[in-house]
Amino acid sequence: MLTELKERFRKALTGLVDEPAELLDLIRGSQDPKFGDYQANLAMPLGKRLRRPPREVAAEIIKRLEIDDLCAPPEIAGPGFINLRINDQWLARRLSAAVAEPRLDVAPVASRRTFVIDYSAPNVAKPMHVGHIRSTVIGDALCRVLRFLGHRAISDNHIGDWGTQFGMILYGYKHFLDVEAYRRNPVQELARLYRHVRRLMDEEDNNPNVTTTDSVQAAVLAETARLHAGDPENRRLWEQFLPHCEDEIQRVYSRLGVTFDHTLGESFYEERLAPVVDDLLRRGIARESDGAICIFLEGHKTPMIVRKRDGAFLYGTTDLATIQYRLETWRPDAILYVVDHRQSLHFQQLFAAARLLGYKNIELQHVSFGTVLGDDGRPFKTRSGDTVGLEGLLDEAVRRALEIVSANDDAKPNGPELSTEQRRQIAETVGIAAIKYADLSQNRTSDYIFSYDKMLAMTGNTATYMQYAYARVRSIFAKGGVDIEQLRASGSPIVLNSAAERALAIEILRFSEALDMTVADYRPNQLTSYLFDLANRFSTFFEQCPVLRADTDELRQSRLLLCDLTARTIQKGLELLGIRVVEKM
RNA sequence: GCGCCUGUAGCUCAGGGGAUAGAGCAACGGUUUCCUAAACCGUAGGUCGCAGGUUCGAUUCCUGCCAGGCGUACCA
Repeated sequence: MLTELKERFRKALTGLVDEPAELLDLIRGSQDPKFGDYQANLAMPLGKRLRRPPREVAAEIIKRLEIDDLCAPPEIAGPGFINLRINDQWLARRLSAAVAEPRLDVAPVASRRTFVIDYSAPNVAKPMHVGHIRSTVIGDALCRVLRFLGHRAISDNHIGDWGTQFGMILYGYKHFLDVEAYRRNPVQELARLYRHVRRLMDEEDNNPNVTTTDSVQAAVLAETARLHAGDPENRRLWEQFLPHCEDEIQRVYSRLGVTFDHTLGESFYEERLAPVVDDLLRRGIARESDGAICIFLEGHKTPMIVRKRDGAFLYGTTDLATIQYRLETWRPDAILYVVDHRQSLHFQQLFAAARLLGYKNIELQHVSFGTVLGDDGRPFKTRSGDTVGLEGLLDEAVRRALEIVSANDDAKPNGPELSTEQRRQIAETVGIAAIKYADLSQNRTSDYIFSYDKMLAMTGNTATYMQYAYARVRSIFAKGGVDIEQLRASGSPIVLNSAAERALAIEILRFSEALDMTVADYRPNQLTSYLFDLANRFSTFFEQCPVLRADTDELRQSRLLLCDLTARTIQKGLELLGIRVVEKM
């Protein structure tokens, strides 16, 4: 709809201005229905440029505008706003097209780009906790939306499988292994060892009497160094641990419904690190300083270190090697890093270094997000035992969902409709959705206050609300015995006689605007916000407009079509956020 | 010290050069012989951190200040 409007305005502006793109961005949805559906705010700045009164400019634009088939005659208001009201006939035609069309009237992008999306990336030696959700869920959603819009999106989970965490479990394995427990459940025992060593190291931090030479920390670093140096035993153990660690994270991913095209962790780049540093040195991009190999960057006081004095490489080195590999392998137009904002300095340096290496014509983007904070507003600490594990959080969400599902089902006027198994499945879907939505609905740049109640909320602006709207539509179809295929093929006209129907219709047709906004700044909360508006419009419609008992057959058909479009849009929108719907709830 | 981010209703947060700043939760009032009340309708609640500046117009952009967070050479 917006695209169409812009096109019309573009034509009207030719001859008046040379570069209309910026002005066309000033066409947007109206804030208030009384100003119509869309408003064009371009007459004011244009009036300034042409040194003419804005209202006069607005009048001229309207005169040039060929828009009769699309809108009611545009109105000029205030200092020069052009208010636009879409024709009901045009809306109805557009909706009918969407009925017959699997993409819901969303056109694929004209120029397809290739994205590599780097997200989730947990350290696999330790259990995932609540802090891992954001990257995972946001990255997955961006991937899905980009693909739906017609882009090529390659997801790559850059897991931490080569760092100090492995030194920790190597050390733990050699000193504190419970052989029987390891045999029974290796994943659990490795997690225990990790936590145990973590605790020992934390205790050392608070104990001034420990000397650096005999400390656990030093021993852990030594184990890590031996692994990197190719020590056969550590290597063998690492190879033995890794599959267990991957099973562990895989279990969480399958429950979350998240998948990756590739899982190329740090270890994958091991052999590329030395050549990267050599190359940097040879080309004079990096130089030795204080024993370390450094890249000094303009505007940065501290250099990016690519090789430590002791010869070890750092994650900056790995990241450079990774960029190199991705460019060679996929030739992407963009690489997105969905990573905590605390690493923004690292990415600034990394991107600057990449440019020095001559990697141009590629969008390198740190899609950063805020930190998870505790209830007290302090940063949420990930160490020690009292952190919230990711699986525990999922379980709690599902438990709460099950309570609500059951209570609601019990309270149905004609008695319960759901079996125990159905209730359980619905609770799983609704509970996980609640957690994902809590993350996705927030502007990613702000910090996140961790709160069980907020994260697990199932009333208000939540995934549950959308799922509920969807289930109500399905319920209407079930009660009415409607054959959906037949309905869609019927060619019945859509009529928009009431404000509620019209508002719903407009909202349905704005789906593609929401997707464009989501991708523009890589912000899924644009999509959640749209879906909430849509579900809201539907709820109002549901209250005010009887569907099965509509006054006429024509109206009934029309409303059924609106219901179907709403349900499909919600389903698709949620799907793009990685959230599933349920038929009943 | 320097750099990045944040400051909007009691709480949690959207929004963003344009018309009277929005939502959820909490509070208060109303709605169920009617397709799911996980809902709907309404009331109340804000000096958009403070001060300047640019502009026809600033909560939005710029500068300074205040407050908080994060980061800041060999962790990731």
